[in-house]
Amino acid sequence: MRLTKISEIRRRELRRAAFEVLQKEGMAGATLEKVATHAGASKGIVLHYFANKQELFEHAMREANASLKEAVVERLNRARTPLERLEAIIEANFEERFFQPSVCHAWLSLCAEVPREPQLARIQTIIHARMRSNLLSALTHILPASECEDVALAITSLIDGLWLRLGLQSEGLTRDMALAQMRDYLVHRLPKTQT
Amino acid sequence: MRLTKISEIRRRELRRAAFEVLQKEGMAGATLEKVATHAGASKGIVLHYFANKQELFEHAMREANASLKEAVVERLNRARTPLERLEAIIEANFEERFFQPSVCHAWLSLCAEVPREPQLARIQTIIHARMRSNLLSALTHILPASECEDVALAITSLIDGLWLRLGLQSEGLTRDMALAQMRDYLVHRLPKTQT
Amino acid sequence: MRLTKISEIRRRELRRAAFEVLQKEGMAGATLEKVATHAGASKGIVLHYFANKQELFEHAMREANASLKEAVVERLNRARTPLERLEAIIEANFEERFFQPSVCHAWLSLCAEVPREPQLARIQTIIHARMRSNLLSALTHILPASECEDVALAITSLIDGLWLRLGLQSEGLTRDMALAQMRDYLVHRLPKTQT
Amino acid sequence: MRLTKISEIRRRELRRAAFEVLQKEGMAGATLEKVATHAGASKGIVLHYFANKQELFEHAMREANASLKEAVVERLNRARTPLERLEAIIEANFEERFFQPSVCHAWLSLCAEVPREPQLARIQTIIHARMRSNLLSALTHILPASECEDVALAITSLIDGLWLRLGLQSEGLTRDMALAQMRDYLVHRLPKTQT
DNA sequence: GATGAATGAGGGTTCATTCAT
DNA sequence: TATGAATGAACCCTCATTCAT
Repeated sequence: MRLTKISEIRRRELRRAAFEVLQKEGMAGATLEKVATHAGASKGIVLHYFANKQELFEHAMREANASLKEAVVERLNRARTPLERLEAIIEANFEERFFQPSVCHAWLSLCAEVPREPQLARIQTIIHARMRSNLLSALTHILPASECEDVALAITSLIDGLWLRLGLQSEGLTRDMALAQMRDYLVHRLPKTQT
Repeated sequence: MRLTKISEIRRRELRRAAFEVLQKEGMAGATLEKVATHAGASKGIVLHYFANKQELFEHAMREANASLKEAVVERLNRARTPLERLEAIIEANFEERFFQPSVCHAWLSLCAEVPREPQLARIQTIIHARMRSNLLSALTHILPASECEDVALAITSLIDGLWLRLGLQSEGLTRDMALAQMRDYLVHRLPKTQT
Repeated sequence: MRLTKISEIRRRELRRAAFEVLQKEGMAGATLEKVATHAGASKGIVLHYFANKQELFEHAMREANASLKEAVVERLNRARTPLERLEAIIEANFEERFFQPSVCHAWLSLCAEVPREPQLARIQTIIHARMRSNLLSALTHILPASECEDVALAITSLIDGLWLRLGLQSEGLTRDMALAQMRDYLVHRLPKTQT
Repeated sequence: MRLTKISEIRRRELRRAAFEVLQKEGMAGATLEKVATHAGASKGIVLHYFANKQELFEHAMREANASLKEAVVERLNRARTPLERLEAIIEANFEERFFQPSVCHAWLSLCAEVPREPQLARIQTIIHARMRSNLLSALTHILPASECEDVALAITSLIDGLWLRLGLQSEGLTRDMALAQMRDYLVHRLPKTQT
């Protein structure tokens, strides 16, 4: 997907700058001026492309989500078995470029606004729905139908919980530990013959 | 523990008001004025008792944590077996008065500040250390030593993940579902004879 | 020196407004809002041009100093003999537009902040250094080298003391009286043939 | 003069504390709380003894003035000739305990308020009147009547100017230099036979 | 007399947002 | 398209002052 129009390039720059500023400054500290500076633009231009601050950060969240989605899709495309697809989903969620304290800080800041920003809530809903759908499409071939929903939710929650841990205590939780946790869960939860 | 001194009573009122305002307004929206009004006091008095806004919310977090701790302790005191202690810890974390979307929203707002507020980070560390210590003291009698740490982290993460889910999508995740998730995890992860 | 850029014009307006408000209100009373109103602008714009209050008043002091400097330079350019240069310096310091109680009040307010504002202290140092240098370049031709420094300091102190008197008791000290004092000093201190 | 009543002792403590806080903090920074703390008292007590902040600092100025007055009187009592009395007045004004940058800073802060505080203005008037009267009573025996007023004003202004210099540039002006300046002035201004 | 709780006004400062250029 | 001037609202915080104990 080429971004031919200059305006679309500018918008992407700003979305990314917004997300990056969020990593260090949090929502309150992420002023339009800082975002503009970070993107090498002037303050006024930000509101030229986005109606207001909340729209900017809505798009920042969308972009971060799209990035994650891409990673998942790419890995899913290479997966052959249901189990591989499960692993693809999980590993995509812990890719090194994503599973960073600073990235988690930005997500935390966005999630903290979800209760008061319907747009952000909507994005969250979409993210969760996709995750569930992806997981179910794999689990369906591994577990009895009655258990799929539960396990899908467990996997999602475990991923989220590990991410949260990374955000709250940067030191002490490595990517490998997180992945080991996920595998440990699957080993005990999925039928023995599977793993 | 009686709070005899009037100042201590006032401080508690304000801590609680702060936490409650946080539930609806988020960190940025939780104005000192709103907190004061919510506590039936004047704006000035808040800073008479707390040096500044961040100290107020630091104490609000401490209080919320103390409240959770109490619930855990109380249930632990009634537990007889290691497994009961495990369940005590888990159930305390999902007590109805705590496991509410609004409460979760407040926690989310506080957690989102952790990366930039060393005091909040410290409290988070304490919370996590206590949770781990509590879980280990029960798991030790149930699992081989080599697995305890991992399972303790999994339980913590699962709890956190379920909480996060509640915060992000209020509808669709009941307390019972959450507890069922936890039990499902234990059933599959702990030795069969235990459960 | 033309101020072509609009921002530079605005800054000058604000500097001057600051100095004028200072005359009536003193440092504590010289609110940013009053300064803005006096300049016919909004409070926000003041901090758009000056990082903070103290920077504004630092520039106000600089401007007032520049104004005095100009007056001195102009008179010095017309002076032919060393004695005339001496008189030029002195008379510039007592020009009617400067030697006003209100102007002195503003200076007093600024000077009172010098001990706690390094920037203002720096400006004071510059002012004094220039005054000394100007005086010495004239006195050198009138007095033995060993006496020049002392007399320069005496003249400076006498000028300052008379200004202070004007500021503390507006009535009772006219410009003419002040100039007479200065002349009386010179008559008695400089060699007889000079005057 | 004994201060028998406890209340009078307390008032004096507070006056002095006020003056001392003024030395470091300036008028705006000299809050009632700091003054109270400096005097080892509680905030409330300050306004128990003084109607309001300005009254407190008015009394602080009075006290500082009284202290100077005492020094002058003491030296005058030991003076035998008119010239000695002149020297007594001058030397009292440069006594080591007074001629300190910090003391000067406090005076500067008070003087900066004079234009807006009639009470302080009144004290200033009294100070000046006494100084003039003291000087005249000595000069009268040394100079022709027509010159006395002028010389008295010159001496006063020179003293004030040297004090101001001390306040604005602490380093570089010693007590000895200041006294030398005063003597230099007298040597050149008074009849030769006198000195 | 003494304390410190409580108030409320006001200040500096920050920022999203608007607008003219 | 892009800039940055300008506004105004709101916030945190400070403090003099009042009052109950």
